[in-house]
Amino acid sequence: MENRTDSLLEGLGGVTFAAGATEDVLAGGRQLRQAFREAPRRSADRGTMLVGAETRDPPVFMLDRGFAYRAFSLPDGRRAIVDILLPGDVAGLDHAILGRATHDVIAANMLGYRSLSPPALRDLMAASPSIALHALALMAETRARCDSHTIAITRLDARERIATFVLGVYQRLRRRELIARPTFNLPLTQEQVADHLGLTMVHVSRTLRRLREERLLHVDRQVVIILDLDGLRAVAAGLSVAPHRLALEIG
Amino acid sequence: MENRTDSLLEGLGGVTFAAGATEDVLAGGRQLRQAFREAPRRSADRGTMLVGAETRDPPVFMLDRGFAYRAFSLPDGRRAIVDILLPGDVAGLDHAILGRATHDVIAANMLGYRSLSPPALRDLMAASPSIALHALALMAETRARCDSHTIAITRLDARERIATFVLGVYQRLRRRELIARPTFNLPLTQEQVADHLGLTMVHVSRTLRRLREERLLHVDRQVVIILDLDGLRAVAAGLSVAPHRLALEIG
DNA sequence: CGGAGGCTTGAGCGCCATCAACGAGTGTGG
DNA sequence: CCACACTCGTTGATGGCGCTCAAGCCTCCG
Repeated sequence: MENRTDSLLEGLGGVTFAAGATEDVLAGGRQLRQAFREAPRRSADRGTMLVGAETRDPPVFMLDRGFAYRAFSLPDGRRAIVDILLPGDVAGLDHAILGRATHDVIAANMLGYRSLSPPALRDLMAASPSIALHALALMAETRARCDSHTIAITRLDARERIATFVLGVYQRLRRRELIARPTFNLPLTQEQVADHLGLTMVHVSRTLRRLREERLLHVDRQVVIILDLDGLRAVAAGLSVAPHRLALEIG
Repeated sequence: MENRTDSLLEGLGGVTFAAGATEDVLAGGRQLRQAFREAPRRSADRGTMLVGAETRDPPVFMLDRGFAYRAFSLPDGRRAIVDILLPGDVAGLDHAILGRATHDVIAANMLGYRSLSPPALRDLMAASPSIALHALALMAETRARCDSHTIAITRLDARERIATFVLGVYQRLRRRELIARPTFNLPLTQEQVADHLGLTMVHVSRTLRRLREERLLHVDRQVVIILDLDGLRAVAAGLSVAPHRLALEIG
């Protein structure tokens, strides 16, 4: 379990950076991870709200076990899940700057994490430009992911959205070497998936059935089995983050 | 025109930061703006692609006149406009880190801007922690905006999306003191608005007509007139960025 | 004047939401 | 051990929001 923790803490696995920035970003990542490791490890049960939308000076998290998600609830009860956080993700860097959370952060299942206070993080960044650069890289990565998700719900239909979503989680888990085969645990209810993809639970259920009948994807409870990776990629309409990220540029 | 440029270059107007970070962020903003001012001013015609999705080492922009947008086209021709950039916005900070653009950046009308190369920007950040902090603040602001937009297209219907969108642009322009009254120029075609909001041009047209009949909003060509600000806010279902941002916290 | 780009309007349909009922799995307490 | 409650998922019936197709209008401009 310890080596697994080590590898997943790499973060940003598989992402490439600008020529000339790579070494700094990676060095900053090591330093940032080290700082997190010195913080006490906490855990949270499924459904726990780590940060509420109105929390003052919320901390910065690094997950090392379990899934979480960023969510926002409308006054009338509708809810949107903006982003899914996986083991190894750093969440809430924006908190350290803005001093407030714009959304809830909620544990999707049993969670293990460490956190730093905003002033601690700012001190780290002030002391080490590499850490600041890594923080920027983390934010850039998050934003790229959110952009892709925005594209998906702007222009893809339900089937394409689900295919894209599943592939996205799959590839993130794979890059961190948390899984090796096209099967993984997805600790989200269909209602949560619906809130993420802008659908209803009923329609998620139907669409999953359809994908199963097409022999593309099998989802039973929280177990996802990708039956036809290429087929699923074809459905994802070019939004699956293809393997063109592999070439690591060193400046 | 010069004083207008000065005020709009403030950037981040009206946004508050974490206690203890505010002064640094603002100082960094001044330094960053100064660096941009030393770059030559360029201009681009409507429709010009400033950055293509495959551009290597794309520059970082600061707009000082005109609108632009970040867009992504799917292989089959569908298109999503992920974000709208206004005068004063800094675009492409992520480029400086990732070394590539994930989307196109396109001028919506006659554009005036300045740009910095990724290495130049990284040098600035390395030399001044305040600039790095400001860069983080800019990215945090952009991400917060994208999150709101994601929520909108995840859970709002067409009428609510348009109300939210118009209010969002209105408030960004107001915070930068580019406008003083609830009327402004929106240099986007209805097709571009549709691509931003996940609708079709036809339905945007119909929904605008409806909002006009309801005496909430008048849009003619590129002129937007908000007829009933409170009414429009009510339609926006709590997603309008309310004035709770006004209290500036100084640490 | 003709063409192009952008907007409007109508008719018809389809994807997805809504409503509703039921089934399966799990935990709890009697 | 079973009744019960509860959450989560499945399936069917129905309807509506928004898409598609299509035609026509307006404005700008060469």
